[in-house]
Amino acid sequence: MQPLHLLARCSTLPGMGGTPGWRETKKQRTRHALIQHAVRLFTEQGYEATTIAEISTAAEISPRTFFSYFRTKEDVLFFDHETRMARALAILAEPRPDEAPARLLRRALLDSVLAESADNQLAAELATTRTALVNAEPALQARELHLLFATQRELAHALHGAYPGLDLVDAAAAVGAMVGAVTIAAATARAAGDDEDAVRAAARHAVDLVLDGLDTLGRPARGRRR
Amino acid sequence: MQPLHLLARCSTLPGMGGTPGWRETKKQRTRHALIQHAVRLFTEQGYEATTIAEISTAAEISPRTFFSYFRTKEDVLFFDHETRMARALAILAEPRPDEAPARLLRRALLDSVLAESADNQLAAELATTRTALVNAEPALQARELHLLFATQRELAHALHGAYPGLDLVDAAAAVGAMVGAVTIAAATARAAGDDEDAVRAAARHAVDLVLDGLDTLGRPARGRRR
DNA sequence: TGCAAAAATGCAACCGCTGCATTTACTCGC
DNA sequence: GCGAGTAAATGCAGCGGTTGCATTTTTGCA
Repeated sequence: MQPLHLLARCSTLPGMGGTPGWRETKKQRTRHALIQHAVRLFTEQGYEATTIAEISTAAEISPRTFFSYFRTKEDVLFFDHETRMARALAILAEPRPDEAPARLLRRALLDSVLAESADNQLAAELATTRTALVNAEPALQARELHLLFATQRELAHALHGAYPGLDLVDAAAAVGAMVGAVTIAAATARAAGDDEDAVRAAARHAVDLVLDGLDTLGRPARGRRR
Repeated sequence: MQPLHLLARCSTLPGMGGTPGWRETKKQRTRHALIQHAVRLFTEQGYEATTIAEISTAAEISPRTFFSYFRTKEDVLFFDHETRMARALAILAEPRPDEAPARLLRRALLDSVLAESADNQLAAELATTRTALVNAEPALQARELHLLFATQRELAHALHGAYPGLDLVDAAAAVGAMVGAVTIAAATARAAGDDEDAVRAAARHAVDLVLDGLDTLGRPARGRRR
């Protein structure tokens, strides 16, 4: 059997000669169960203390089968990563008329990273829980940062694709700057005890800071937004 | 025995009632040997294919003792992380008169991250080799990104300490922006086939881009530096 | 030289992860 | 409805990183 994580959710789409019906819904069901039981066990007894065997038996599958759904134990928590990245890439693919690169980038970030995932019910439910877990566990943090890194390289290419006149490395620098600012600002705000609303505000503020240029930092600041 | 990586290099400093002489030099010797043999084996036969047993026997110690020198197999390659971070923090601790926050930050980054480690001979020798290894191995990339993340939070606090009027979260955003821009720009340049000099140039350019503000990207650009 | 602390070692075990072979479940054409 | 073929689930055995514990060796110092 070739692992499911390669097929992703292609098979849920109608059309395309793949096997439609019952098989897929069952797969989605167990996938769903794996995620929920994993998150529950992680929060109950800690990430490291929870074994794959426990998660699997809770979801009523064999431990071996776990690895048909997720490549690693960490990946269970990042199930919606591809979806979110796809949304950001989609936004980058359609710049508005006369929209400057940095503005498009800002819009893509705010819409995908910061927006509540209204369509994905599962992601919305587990959002805060997952944030807490990732923050607490170094291994999960490292995994998230690595995913984010790969994402940024893709975003850079997408931005370069939308503005062919924009140098690829410049696009990469822009993406890195904005994502980096948001990431560290949010983490710092969170560590300072801010609630999630304040964290989001800090992230938005960080984006605008990068747009204006850091040189404006120590100074009276010309027309700061919001 | 309490693990050595907690004591770090404190014991090499003179003074402080610790045991001075022969013991420490021997420890440094084996540590050195571990690093060099690890890098050699990694490049010869790949990171994953190299076992801790191989590294240990090459350095003439027991496999068990490896973990007294490094917490994980990955950490062997990041032996100079603390040194470099310390240098950046030291620079941030001493701003020049009338130096704006972003300028100090720029100086700290260029001096610590981009500067050749002239003092540390071992690090200079292995720099390029290590870069190649980290780029090739996802696990190493993740570890490096995590170290970098933790570093940025410390840098943010240092910057805030140097400019008490500067909001901590703003400082964090600034650090994240610059480090993020440098990281992704350098990675992209490297992936495009640039040599190390071009990569460094791209990194410096990224820093200046962030200083000016990303809003200047699509435009004719007022007075770009260098 | 002898003693106490530090370091190195050996041993056993846990767990994440993988490859391979086998069995079970499903889909589709007839 | 049934049989063939494919996808999925499973069992098993093993590797390797990592840790805790007990033991032995080495080192610094009185």
